[in-house]
Amino acid sequence: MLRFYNTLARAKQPFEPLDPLHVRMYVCGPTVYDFAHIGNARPVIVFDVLYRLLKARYPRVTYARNITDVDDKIMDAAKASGEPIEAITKRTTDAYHADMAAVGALAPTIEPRATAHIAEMVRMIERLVVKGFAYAADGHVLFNVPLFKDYGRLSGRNRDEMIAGARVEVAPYKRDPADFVLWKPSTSEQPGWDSPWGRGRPGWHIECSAMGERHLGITFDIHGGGQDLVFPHHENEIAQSICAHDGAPLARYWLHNGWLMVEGEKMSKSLGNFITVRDLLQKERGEAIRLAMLMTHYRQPIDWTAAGLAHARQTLDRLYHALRHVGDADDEPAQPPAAFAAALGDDLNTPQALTELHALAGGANKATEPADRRRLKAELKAAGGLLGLLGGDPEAWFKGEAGDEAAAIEQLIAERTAARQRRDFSAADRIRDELKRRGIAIEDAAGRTTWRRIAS
RNA sequence: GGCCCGGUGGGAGAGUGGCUAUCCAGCGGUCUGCAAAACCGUUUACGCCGGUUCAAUUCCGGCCCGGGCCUCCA
Repeated sequence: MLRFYNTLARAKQPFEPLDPLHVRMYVCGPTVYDFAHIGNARPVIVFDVLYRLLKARYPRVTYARNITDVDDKIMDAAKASGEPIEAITKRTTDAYHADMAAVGALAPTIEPRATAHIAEMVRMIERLVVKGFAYAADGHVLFNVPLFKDYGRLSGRNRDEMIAGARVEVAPYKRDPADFVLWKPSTSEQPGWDSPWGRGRPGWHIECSAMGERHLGITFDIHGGGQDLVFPHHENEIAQSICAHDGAPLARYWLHNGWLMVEGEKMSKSLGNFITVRDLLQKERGEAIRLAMLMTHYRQPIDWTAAGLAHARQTLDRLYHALRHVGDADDEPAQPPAAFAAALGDDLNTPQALTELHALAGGANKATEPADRRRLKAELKAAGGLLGLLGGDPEAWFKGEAGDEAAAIEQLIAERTAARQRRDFSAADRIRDELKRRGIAIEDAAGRTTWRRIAS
């Protein structure tokens, strides 16, 4: 039994898919105008764990994550650099794919692009106009919020509060201050598509409604995204879709990941603490970045720090060490232990699941019976796999891409072993110090000497 | 101003109406030529003030502090 915290209910609820044979999930993806930053990676990693968990429990899972490739920020970037929009979105999308793969995220089942679904969006807007929920005004098409009685239910707001708190000037063509744009006009230089309301481009929210409908159906199981999207983006998606679908719900479970801070401060370009995944991958392996993200529960705010990342790397050292310790045990199929599965199934409690992973590692380090070693090895890999961790070869984790250097290291270790055998410990220690200078730590265990790279 | 979320031991971070996770660091051991790693043991908690209760870190109320959102930032 899986349980998730549903923002719509503000409570944990048992997960019951509409169709137990086919679970459907939608997660808001990136606007492709710049490299993904570490905050962008959080929902990707969190919902990747959810995807893996669902795939383990249900025969079929369709996971859609969109690419927003039409947006004013992209237009601004093109204007600033002179690079064509298509070049920016292509390049940024490719980088996004590479970076997310590097942190261990599986590709979603479908990755719909907004520009490939303009027709679906126009049709949905037309339906909203025909049903009377939307109106054209001054080249725009707007959704008339007061006509949707449940507006504000997801975010826990009411319309009066929102108007009272509004900081932004209300456009004169709006019938109601809360109305939002479905379609807006484009100038001849701006990207645009022909529509019944003239040449224009879609508002931000409509793409998710249209692409969700197209790929997942009228009502699907899970909709995910960052907490900051609850209002207005998801609220607006709900309004559009429900009104276009005669009252049918959009998604049954709404999951939102918490915000990310950097060294205690909000991440922003002006503060100079803006961290891209790409930069991070220069000095740290993707698996450690991924684990650092999963050490905090997904709904909690996370403070992204160098110390936290180092802790994650150290934890992987421990886990891979345990795996290496039982490395010679035969492979056998296994399920993750019940306590691990229960932790993950309880609203994706990854910190609790990691506790169970540590328990398995401790067990593996102590195990002597071949049957225990086989079981612990298999369980460690099965549990790690659900988190998208420990899929690598332990030797590769410790030694990295050693190449030619490995032979030289092995040679020095052999010399040291020989020195130790003739009890020339000062020579042995000299070699150990030399290796340490080169960033290599050695460990004498069970009559064999192994080595690993240490942080330089 | 409105709405929402959070404040747990030296650090990270779960969780629970009583039996006080886990990891890192520290301290003491075992092992080792010495280390390292591993293993064993161990010290330090639940923002403040009230209330409910036999019992509250956990429930309720108030306060303080931090963070987020308020029309296109994951």
